[in-house]
Amino acid sequence: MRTPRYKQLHQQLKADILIGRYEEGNLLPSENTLSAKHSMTRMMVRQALSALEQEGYITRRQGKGSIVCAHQPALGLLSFRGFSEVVGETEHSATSQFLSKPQLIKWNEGFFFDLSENEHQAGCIAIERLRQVDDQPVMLEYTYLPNLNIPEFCQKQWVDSSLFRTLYQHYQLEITSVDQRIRAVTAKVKIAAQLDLDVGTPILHIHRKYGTSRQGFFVYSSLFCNTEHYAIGSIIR
Amino acid sequence: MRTPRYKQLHQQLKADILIGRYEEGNLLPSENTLSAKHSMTRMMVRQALSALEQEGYITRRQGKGSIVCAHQPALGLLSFRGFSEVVGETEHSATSQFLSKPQLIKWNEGFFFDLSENEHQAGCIAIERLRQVDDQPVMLEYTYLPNLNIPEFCQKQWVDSSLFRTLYQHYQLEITSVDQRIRAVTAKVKIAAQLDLDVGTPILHIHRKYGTSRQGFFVYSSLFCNTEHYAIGSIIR
DNA sequence: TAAAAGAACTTGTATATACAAGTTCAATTT
DNA sequence: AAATTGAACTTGTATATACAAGTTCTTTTA
Repeated sequence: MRTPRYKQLHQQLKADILIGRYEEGNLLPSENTLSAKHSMTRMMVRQALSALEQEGYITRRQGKGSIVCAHQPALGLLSFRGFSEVVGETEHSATSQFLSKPQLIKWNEGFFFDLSENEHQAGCIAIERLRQVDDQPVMLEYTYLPNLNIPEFCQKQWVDSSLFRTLYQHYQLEITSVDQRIRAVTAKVKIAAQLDLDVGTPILHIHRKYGTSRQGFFVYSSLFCNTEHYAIGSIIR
Repeated sequence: MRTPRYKQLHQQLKADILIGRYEEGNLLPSENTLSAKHSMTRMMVRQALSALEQEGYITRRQGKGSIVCAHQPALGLLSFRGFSEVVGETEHSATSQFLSKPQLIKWNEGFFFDLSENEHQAGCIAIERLRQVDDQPVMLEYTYLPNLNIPEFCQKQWVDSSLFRTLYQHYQLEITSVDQRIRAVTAKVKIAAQLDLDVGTPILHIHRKYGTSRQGFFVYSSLFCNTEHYAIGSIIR
């Protein structure tokens, strides 16, 4: 037996949700239906559903069924909200553009997180992105990933302008944890220019280290955020 | 049947871990042992253990057993790290003092999160704390909780100077989620004085809404952090 | 017509059992 | 003495079954 059947079902259901086969708000097939269709016990189906629930893909209601959730990005990090309407549900148009295409470089000396020998030798793929909300630049993001077992990453087509979705699509890499450090600093000349701010404006500086489903593979980010009009929001469960 | 037996076991094991009955790094009794001792199926024991694992109290290893983890605070939020040694494990002495004892007041007009009718009527318990690292003030924290079913809170003895541990001890309230907004702002006169900073220094301003194990009960915080020497760190799993 | 009861579904809790697979350590073999 | 084997433990995967409890909709009753 290679991978357990309930894990297969879990993966399949997750994939189905992600491609929209089951729309959010709708019900998944009932446990009995799934158990019959895949000829496995209801207990095993429940194990698969529990995993989905834990990951936030579904919620379950006794007597009702398993309801597909609005899928939140990986860990609920990194969402923008207008500060004036802190709890408002107003949607903003968010776009993202490359300042430079992903390219293979050497790791910077004195990188902001410690690197393993493996990572250091592999070299670094650097990505510079500028994120805009309502056509205003609000976030400058430098992302670095080790060139380890992600063949031809720089040539790959990006999925939804999302690094994480791209990594999942092409390499089945999922983000499983985040370790971050947040500071308030003043915008220096270069950053201020990119974010269209006066030099000296207070901005957020965030260092992030993302853990993934692949042991020892991490993604690193350095973010500069203008929070004059939009706060950085995150929901953690 | 009031509360399911596996949930009872789950709560009991959790309590045992928290009071140190099972030390971190040690093994829990095996599933068969627990199943015999509590006369329930191994499957039910496994449900209890799965919940513990999900909450981060134990990890499980096939063939080995269930290992008690070093218990991380609720959601891994809010830890300080010296910025110069971003990944360093150096410990800092953290202390916390009240600027004013918890007191019952009216909710502020234009509170930073929307309040339910219930919360608004109940009134607000306000807490002002100043947190110091290595005897330097680094964080000013205003906490507000509705005076809902937490009788005599203002008279209660605090546990480990921790609001959350206090709420758990006296009312079995656990923090289950956090919704936060982070901005970089400049220190105004009053805040600057409290944090021993020059007016205009960039600081973090964080609004938080904590969800709890009790439906509809939330804790609100407004934080001002000096991040010149210590960054706000968080690990999310 | 409106309320109550019931049938048919859903997920939740629970028992009993079996074997697979990883870990540990003692007993046996080389 | 060192390596191998094997027994006895651990957690992981799996089946089959039963009833409790919540939801929904239809049927019956008042």
